[in-house]
Amino acid sequence: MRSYGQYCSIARALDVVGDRWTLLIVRELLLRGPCRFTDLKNGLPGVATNLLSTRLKELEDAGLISREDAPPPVATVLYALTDDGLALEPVLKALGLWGLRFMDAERPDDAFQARWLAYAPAWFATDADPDAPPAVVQLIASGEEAVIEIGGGEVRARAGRAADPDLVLEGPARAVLGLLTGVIGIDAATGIGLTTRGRAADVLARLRPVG
Amino acid sequence: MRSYGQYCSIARALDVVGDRWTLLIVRELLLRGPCRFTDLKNGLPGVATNLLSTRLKELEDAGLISREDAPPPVATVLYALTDDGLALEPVLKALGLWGLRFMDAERPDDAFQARWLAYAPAWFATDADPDAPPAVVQLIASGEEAVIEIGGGEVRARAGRAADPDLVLEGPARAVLGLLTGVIGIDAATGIGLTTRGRAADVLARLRPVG
DNA sequence: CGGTATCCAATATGATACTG
DNA sequence: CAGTATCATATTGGATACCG
Repeated sequence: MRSYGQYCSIARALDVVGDRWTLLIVRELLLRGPCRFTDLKNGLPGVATNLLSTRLKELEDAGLISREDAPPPVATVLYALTDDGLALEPVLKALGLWGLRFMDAERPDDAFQARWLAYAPAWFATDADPDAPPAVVQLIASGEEAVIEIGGGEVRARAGRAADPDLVLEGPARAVLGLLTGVIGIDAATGIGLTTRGRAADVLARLRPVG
Repeated sequence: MRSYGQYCSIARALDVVGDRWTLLIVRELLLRGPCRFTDLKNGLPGVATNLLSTRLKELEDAGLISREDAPPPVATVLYALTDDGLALEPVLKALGLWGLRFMDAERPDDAFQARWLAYAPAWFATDADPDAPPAVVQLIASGEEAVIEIGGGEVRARAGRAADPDLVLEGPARAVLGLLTGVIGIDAATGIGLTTRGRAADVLARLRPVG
């Protein structure tokens, strides 16, 4: 990307991460941790391999990521965020929080991944009742599965299945994510296809959307 | 910009504001308030008029800005941020804070404006001694002038001159801004050309960089 | 002042093939 | 698997001219 040529920290930041795909690559590295080229490609549906390759070089030159030779079992290169790259987390959080307002439009051919299901509640909701015992919620949205644990004032999340969840939320991504991030209420979520198994009222009352 | 086609709030946000120039247009509207096409053009050195025009239409379609007919004295269209547009302020703050790390490279042909001098201390520094009487600091960097007032726990800023400042900081933008945002110390700033008039130690001790 | 219109250059996309 | 390479096409951006 050509530089904006402005001595302003916002313009400077955009000189580095304003290119198409760049911030989404950082998102993947942030959500996955160090990972391989193919992992990144899978997490970025639609990106061309040559473009991904170019961007990774640019990010390395800018000092945002590093290439590490993985130890024997993997025996390949892992891309990882440096400290400067990790420092973008607040930017992605702010952007993602702002972007929630556009999540009501779920288009039929949108890609969707368990990882994106997981980060939303972890980043955009908190535990309003830190002293209550931890609660585990299984999320199933548009076929993708994630687990959140609410407890100690925080919400933690990961992709996958829980053995014995206190609550299961299942339905279209728009319903599950909308409910968890506070964009819509339980009635509206149910109206667009959410189903619950377990003590929904108790657990959901603890979730407080940030902002 | 073509959509990323991902049901993820970060990708959705970038679908709307990920285009080149878009966030800088929002920056200008945020720093200036409602303003005219020409004002935006002046605040965005390097932007082509057709591109600015296109972006303004896109931003209007996305609901981030509105076009208002200004009252008689001005008699033209004013562009203003809507609530959705104003809500981008945390994004720009996060991006600008992150971008400070690239401000040590000041290129000779960079554009620089008083407004960009003003927002940095206001956004990225706080008053560490809220109970002390307010202090007024005149900034002069690379020929651009701004005033900051430190008091009540906050730092406020505007472009222009102060009648009777407690301190005058003058020098290259890199020195003045670096000092105010905590990137460099007073000795380093002096070393690259900063001059001070007034009680520098007292006033600067009150400035605490955020983050 | 507030834009449109036009043209050229640069970049992105997408497909596919190829290599160690 | 982890890319690099190449090519065709589409879209975008930049510069400039122009106009009500």
